[in-house]
Amino acid sequence: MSYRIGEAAKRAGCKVETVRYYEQAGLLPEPARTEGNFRLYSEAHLEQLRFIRHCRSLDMPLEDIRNLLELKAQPIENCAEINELIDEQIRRVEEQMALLIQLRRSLQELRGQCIGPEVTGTCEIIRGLSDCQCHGGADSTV
Amino acid sequence: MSYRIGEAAKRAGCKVETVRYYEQAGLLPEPARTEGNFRLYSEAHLEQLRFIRHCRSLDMPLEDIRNLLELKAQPIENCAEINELIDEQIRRVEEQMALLIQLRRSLQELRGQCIGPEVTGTCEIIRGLSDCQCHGGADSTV
DNA sequence: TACAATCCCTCTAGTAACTATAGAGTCAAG
DNA sequence: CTTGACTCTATAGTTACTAGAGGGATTGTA
Repeated sequence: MSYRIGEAAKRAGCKVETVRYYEQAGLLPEPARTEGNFRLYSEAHLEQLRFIRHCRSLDMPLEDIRNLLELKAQPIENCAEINELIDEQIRRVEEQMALLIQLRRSLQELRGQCIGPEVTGTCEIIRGLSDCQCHGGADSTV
Repeated sequence: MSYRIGEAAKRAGCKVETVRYYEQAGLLPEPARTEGNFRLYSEAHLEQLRFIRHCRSLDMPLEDIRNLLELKAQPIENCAEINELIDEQIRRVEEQMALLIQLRRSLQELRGQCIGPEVTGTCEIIRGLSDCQCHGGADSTV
């Protein structure tokens, strides 16, 4: 069974361009070609493509996926390294989460400052965004 | 009081290149120049730069900051529109958070599958990443 | 068989918000 | 007068794609 790129993309749930992109990025081996120069993907290709897409759905960077694919290709898979890659991804996600929580707090605080411009003659949100000294004063130590 | 770009960047807590980038992106008006063609920033410039940096620290896209700056420049500030921009940003942040929570769950589930390769002869994490049919089966409806 | 619709090809440029580099000019201190 | 820190412009790189131009291949229909 072999598929042209459109069918392969559909089966992996991505766009045709993405498949070509993975090939160019070295994540997907170059497939055979038809006489007319169309790419012909095997089941194995398709499996690998799905593997990549699954990793991407977990937001892993392509670099990590490349590493995973290498580990996957080894006869004896090294669980320790694989776990490390997953753990690192979990760490990244949690870091992002912490950042977003902080962000939301700041935004909500800012949002709560709006009392209409009638009182102070200017929007308190704009003032909040202007006044804050957190982005360096004269003595900024960046 | 006026500052050259290095001083301005330090006071705003960003890099020199970033300041030039904002100018090129139309967020910061072109400053005066010295005879030797160095940029000379006024207090007003600096304030605006800090405003931009503060917005960025809240992860607002430059496009939104451009809008905020316009609203800010209007004599009568339109609280409704300003609020709308902030609310939209809060929505974006919350959307991202929901995504990350889902992501972490998936990753932790995957991570929990590792029982060492001795049992099944292959790493269960790799299997987990390979087997999943969520990225299109034969009957994929993408 | 002619033609149109749909697929596929390569190559290039665009996205967001910077960051980094090259190669040159400016300026103050020693 | 030279050294070093600073600045200038212009260009390319980052991530993971996406979109487009300009062409060829294949397929179905009249």
